[in-house]
Amino acid sequence: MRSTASVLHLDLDAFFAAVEQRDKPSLRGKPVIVGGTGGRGVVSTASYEARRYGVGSAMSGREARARCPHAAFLSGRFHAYRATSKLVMEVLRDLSPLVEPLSLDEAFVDLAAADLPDLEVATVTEVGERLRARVHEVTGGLTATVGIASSKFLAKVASELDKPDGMTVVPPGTELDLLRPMNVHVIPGVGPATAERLRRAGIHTIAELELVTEDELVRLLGQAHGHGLWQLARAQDSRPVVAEREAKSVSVEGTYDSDLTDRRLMEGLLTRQAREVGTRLRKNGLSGRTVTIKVRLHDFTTLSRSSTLSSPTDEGGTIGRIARSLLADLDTTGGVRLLGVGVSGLADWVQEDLFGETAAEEEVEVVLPEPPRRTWPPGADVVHDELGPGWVWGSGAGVVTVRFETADTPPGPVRSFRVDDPALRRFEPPPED
DNA sequence: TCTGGGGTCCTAGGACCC
DNA sequence: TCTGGGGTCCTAGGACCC
Repeated sequence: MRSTASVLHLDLDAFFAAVEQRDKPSLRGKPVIVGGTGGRGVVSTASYEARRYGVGSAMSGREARARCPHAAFLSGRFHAYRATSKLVMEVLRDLSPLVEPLSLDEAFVDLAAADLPDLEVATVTEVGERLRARVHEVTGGLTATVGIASSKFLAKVASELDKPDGMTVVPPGTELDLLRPMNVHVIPGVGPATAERLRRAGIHTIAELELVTEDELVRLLGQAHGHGLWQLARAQDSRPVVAEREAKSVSVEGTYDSDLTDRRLMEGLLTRQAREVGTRLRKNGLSGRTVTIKVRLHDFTTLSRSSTLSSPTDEGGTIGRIARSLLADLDTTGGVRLLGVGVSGLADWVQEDLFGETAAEEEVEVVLPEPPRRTWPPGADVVHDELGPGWVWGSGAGVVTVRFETADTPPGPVRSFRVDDPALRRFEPPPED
């Protein structure tokens, strides 16, 4: 906690819905709901007109429709949201070089790093109002709510107080007066599970939380969470505003309108997701060592399986091969509603760029989860594509058919390629055994 | 047909090494 | 024959955030 109110938190009001209303005048003044369009979708953002009907974020589309059937339901235009977000972040960076985006519609700004005459309450209040006006201007009419206080925690709490299109400045020294009457759920990190544990311990307000010893909170919530909450209950928060935070993982997942039971289809979907993960890794110059799949069963139980390579990869083919072998270990007979693939353990460099071709070739070797040690049919041509090793199943008219096999799931999928398809990377003689 | 998608952080147990 | 700690890495699951 600082002695000045120099941390600013900005939150764009009903951001996705507001962008839609800005771009489509016929939606202005009407309930607009972004998300919740698919069979199993949930609401991403509801405009304030829709919130009056009790529609809120994370509500199922089904329920949102029941509550507000005349709303405009939109699936979302993320390019527009990203572009608008970028404009806002530029405005924030004009104010201070130290800007920490939390999502497309939220950021912290360190006013202590800004070029201001002082950090008095009157000064930062004026800065906040000017900022809100500027955001309104550059976004073509979107409104933002701002909180300014002596820490990230208080700034964020403050920005919740006067939504939408408002601002709250917490004068230094008054933090605990503001916090004490509040419910514990205003603390970031206190969700339903933590709130319930605290409730059972008779703790509802931050004033009550403040009376609990640190040891007791750690016993109740674990080391990290307990210690963190003990501090926040005292308005102790010295977390700095950090401009550049590196990605820790990249993932793609999808929920399907009806449960999947066909393993071949699941493998195909994982393969496609893995390719997408690889593309995004390469686009950001990243590669990672741990491949994780996520499987949500029909009854919503969620499983994950992961495998760590000896060196990082950014190749969709490698990621997909591992993803499929991880899936092979799971029982999915009851049906699967969600499948996902992710890569973590990221290194922010690309191995080929650093070590050249020799290292790249070596990487292909080590990256295989296990050496191809299958018994191919006598005389078969063995090929590699992004699915891994397979053997030529048939050919003719410039097309080869390949059957892919893995040790875990024989027989594998059959796919056709044009003979000049670069996806068929190399031909190898069959192994001797 | 209740319950998205993209993330972060934490915990606990086991393997392994010194 | 029985019994150590500490540290690190990996895996699986869970809470939480927007």
